[in-house]
Amino acid sequence: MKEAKEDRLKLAGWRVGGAGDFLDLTPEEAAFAELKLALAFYLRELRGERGWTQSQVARRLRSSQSRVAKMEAADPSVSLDLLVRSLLALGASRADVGRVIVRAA
Amino acid sequence: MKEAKEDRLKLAGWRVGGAGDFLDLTPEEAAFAELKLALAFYLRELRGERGWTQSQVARRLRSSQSRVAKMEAADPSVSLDLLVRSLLALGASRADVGRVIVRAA
DNA sequence: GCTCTGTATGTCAGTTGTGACATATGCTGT
DNA sequence: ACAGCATATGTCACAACTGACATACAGAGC
Repeated sequence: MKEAKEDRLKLAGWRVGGAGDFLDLTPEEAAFAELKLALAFYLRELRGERGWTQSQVARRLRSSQSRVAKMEAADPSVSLDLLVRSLLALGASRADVGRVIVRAA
Repeated sequence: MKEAKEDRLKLAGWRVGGAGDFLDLTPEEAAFAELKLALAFYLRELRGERGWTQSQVARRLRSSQSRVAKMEAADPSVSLDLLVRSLLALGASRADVGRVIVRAA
């Protein structure tokens, strides 16, 4: 009954291996950006699995649709705290979060 | 040559399995606290391995000794962002951070 | 006892992150 | 073309975090 296959994680313009390859980032900054990006994509994936809209997720997180959109886009204005808390609130386990980080691009 | 065995991670008053067992935290809050605590301990461990003082670490992070102390204590006033950025700056890899989270208490 | 070094705790002004709102873009069905 | 829904982007008042400083505490060596 749940047709949660509709989204497919656009993958818009990510042709390169990691995040921040074409910007002059220090190794730490690059690693941090990759980490954040991986969690952002995972958030979108989780939401897709659940078949929810950004607005539904926002309600669940007591946040707003626009902030959810920014989270999934790994916008500079979203913190790791918010990202991780959101994943946990969507049902991911602490270990799930860790695994996503380990396997990040 | 490196006698980095001297610290031993006090483990002060942590007798229970996870963090926040005796406080009324929701599962997400508890998972988040555990995650943060695990990273905090890892920071202390890394610093111990390197044989550095909090002040030395602070200089390296362009922060202050007091903030480093708070990081290691998983003080509510420190963000995951700061914790993770600091670990990366101390030489931990993205995967190291992920593994620590996976294995958190 | 005192001093020195390292760590912990409290406070605060400046910076950054947050939710909310408005608005824009994109897509699907009609 | 238009309406309706989902998502994206910009802005802003308010809340949270940050580095710095002062100060307190703990232990080692004298």
